[in-house]
Amino acid sequence: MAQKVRVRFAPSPTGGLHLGGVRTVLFNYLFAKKHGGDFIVRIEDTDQSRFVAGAEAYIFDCLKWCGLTPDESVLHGGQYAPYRQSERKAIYRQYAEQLIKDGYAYYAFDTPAELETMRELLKTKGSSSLQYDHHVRMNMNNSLRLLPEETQQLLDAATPYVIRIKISPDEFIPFTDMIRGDINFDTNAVDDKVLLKADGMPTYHLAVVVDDFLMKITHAFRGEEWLPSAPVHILLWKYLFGLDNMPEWAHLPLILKPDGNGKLSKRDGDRLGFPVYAMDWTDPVSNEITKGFKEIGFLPEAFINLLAVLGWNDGTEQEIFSEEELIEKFSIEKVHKGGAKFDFEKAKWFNHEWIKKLDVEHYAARVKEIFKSNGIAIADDHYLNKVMHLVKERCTLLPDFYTQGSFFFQAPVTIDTAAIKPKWDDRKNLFFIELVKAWQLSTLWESTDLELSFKEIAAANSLKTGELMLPLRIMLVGGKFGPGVFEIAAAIGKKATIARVEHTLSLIE
RNA sequence: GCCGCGUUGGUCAAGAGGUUAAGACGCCUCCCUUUCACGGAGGAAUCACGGGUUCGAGUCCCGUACGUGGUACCA
Repeated sequence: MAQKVRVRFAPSPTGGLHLGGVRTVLFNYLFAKKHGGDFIVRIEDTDQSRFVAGAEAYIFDCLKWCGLTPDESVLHGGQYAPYRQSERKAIYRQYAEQLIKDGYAYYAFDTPAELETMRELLKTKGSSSLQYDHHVRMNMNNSLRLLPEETQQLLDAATPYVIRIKISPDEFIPFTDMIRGDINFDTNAVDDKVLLKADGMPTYHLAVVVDDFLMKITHAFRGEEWLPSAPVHILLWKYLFGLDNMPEWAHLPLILKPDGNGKLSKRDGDRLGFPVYAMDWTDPVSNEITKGFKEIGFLPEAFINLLAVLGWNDGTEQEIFSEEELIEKFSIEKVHKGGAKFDFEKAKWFNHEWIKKLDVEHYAARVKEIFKSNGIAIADDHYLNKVMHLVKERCTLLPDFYTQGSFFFQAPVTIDTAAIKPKWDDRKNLFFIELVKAWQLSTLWESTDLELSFKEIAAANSLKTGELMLPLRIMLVGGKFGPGVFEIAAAIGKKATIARVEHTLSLIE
């Protein structure tokens, strides 16, 4: 690659940032970083009717959380600013006019009602296509059919118009996709797409080509849903800037619903009980909150990891990748062609793996917040670190630190005495009374000391330790879970241990 | 309807003409642990179908089916 690699993610600020969107960012980012290139974020806000307040800032928040920092964007600046298409409005018109001058585009004055009539007519005629194309354009109200003076008159009278690309029939548009190989499109199937809208804004088709050229984009990655309109973009490149300057294309596979069919959508997440957006998204109109991966307790490392391997695989058995490893190993050619169904169970497994190896110091603050929201204020950071080490391998989501570790900070609220009672008897009761006495006097409070004295007393009473450990556990943690009992006793200390044993003893009486 | 793209266990997937068709998630059994988890061992389960090409096809070609995307003055 002779030129410096430059890629872009070009979202529309219309709502929450979807899994698929983040993956598109990720693949762009990985490719750029691998090749020492730049990653640009361009805001494609050309549809004013779909603009949603706050969506743009939200997108950048998500990127920040994921650790995918743009080199250039509305937020990060750059020499190709502005990076918001609405602010580039004036730029696009000249290219549209240029196309008209060169005979590749034309003015169209058709009203929405007229377009509707055309489609109705096509439908009744049983036409296979309802498109505005070479079959119908000479029957429409446009500068191709009108006399030049008539067109000028309409223009002078400020008649609303759009500019459409003029697609010639019977041509083939070949191009190479980095993932899919050679693809050939028949122009007979492509319509005269609107390039410039009546409000003066460009459509995606014009804007993407113009901006990719102006911003010197070398590789353009986007979702597979764009494949059918690729010939329009290629034609635009040919007419405007030359095919030699066109970026290389890669159309990414879709992320599909886990069940049923179709693209994964926010609604599927709501329905099936898992997030689809990277972070919580609050709809500014309805105030409805849609849960995000961040908030339910995913680690960004895990989120990135699971997205990377959804539609990509390095050919080895490795599944856990750090961002550095992904940058090193990623290759666009190994991205799959087919869509992948999203599996939340596997997503959780990735998070579990990352939590097992998480840096306790780094996540202490977040975990502290989780405890706090559950009514436990943690003052001792050192103790928290210890607890996190003890329980992290049994946490799948960050809030599990609370469910798995709350008893380290406060006595269990509910105690599963039902699990003890059936096998309870006086001998066991006596054992625990004796144990409390012994521990009361003990000056040593390491888990090994506790285990030793526990076993000695059990042996002295001819009781099996196994039958006593479960009751002890339940006294200390409230249920049948958690790390080793003696480690727990050692951690919570003499006072709490004895208090909890005595409390449960009184409950069983 | 038309056009495009796709199709290896339930899911993610390795596989680039010759393999006993990897691995992971999930599920099941067992071991470890008298908790839960981790870890370990094992198990059930797959090349959509039909034709070719070839000595030989999951791999190449052609159909069919199915899926998916597009078919907007949305991106």
